[in-house]
Amino acid sequence: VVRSHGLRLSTARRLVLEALYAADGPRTADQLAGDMDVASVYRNLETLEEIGLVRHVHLGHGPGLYVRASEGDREYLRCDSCGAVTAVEPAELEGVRALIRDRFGHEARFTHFPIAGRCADCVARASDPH
Amino acid sequence: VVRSHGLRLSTARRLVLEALYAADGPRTADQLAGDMDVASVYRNLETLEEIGLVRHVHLGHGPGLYVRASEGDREYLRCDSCGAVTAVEPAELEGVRALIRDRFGHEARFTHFPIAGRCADCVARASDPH
DNA sequence: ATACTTGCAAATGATTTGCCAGTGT
DNA sequence: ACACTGGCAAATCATTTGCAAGTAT
Repeated sequence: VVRSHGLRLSTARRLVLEALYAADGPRTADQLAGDMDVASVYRNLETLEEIGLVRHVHLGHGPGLYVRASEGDREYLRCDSCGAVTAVEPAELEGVRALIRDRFGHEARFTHFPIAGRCADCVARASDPH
Repeated sequence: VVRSHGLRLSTARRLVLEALYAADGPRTADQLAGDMDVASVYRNLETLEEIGLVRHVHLGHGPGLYVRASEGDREYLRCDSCGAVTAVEPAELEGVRALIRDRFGHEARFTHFPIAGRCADCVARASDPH
């Protein structure tokens, strides 16, 4: 899957990939680094992103988060108040996508930037009598 | 509007505000700086954001973009292919918001992160016979 | 006069790049 | 062997912070 692009399956590369596939969610380059140099991690993530094995998301103001590209391009909802992140299958947003497509001709993707806003809990909390 | 928070209407502060209100769209801190120090610009933008006169958006991988908060909280659609940005009135996304609210209880806001994806032109271009 | 503000320089955090030694194939 | 890679240090970009001098009120 990797050598098909003239690339080597080096130790560092394998480690990054393994860490990413072992993770249950988005990870920062730092978290994936372990003992190896972050520069190498960034370099590898970039390479792996180019050959389509990895992608990254921006969920807030912090560092970028990396996820494996396989297993479906999950999309994200993020609460600006509590920071909670919900990952959903693309199918669950088909209706939303269709509405945006009809209205603006725009094919929406919430894989790179999340649907920001307030989650149910925080909305409730805000409108409750304190 | 400004002194009501114990703040002074200093020259720099006024200049930032003027530049922002003269602009027809989002601007980076650098662009707003003119001859003054960027640090001061960032400081002022932060202050102005706190008192609700300014807000900022992240439309891509570059620096943050600042806009005046008044005149409605416009929301953004952004094409990942050509970078085109479309600002729309919140009302235009009411249907989308309602759908997301019903499905996830999440009150969506596209004022800070845009609706990313592909604009109509780029979608057409991509599916056209080359 | 006093507290808020500024410019300037240095610090921080995230990510990138140059360079040369190391290693897959 | 040769080209792809890794570590390490330094560079870059965006943004923040410390500090002493400047200024609105």
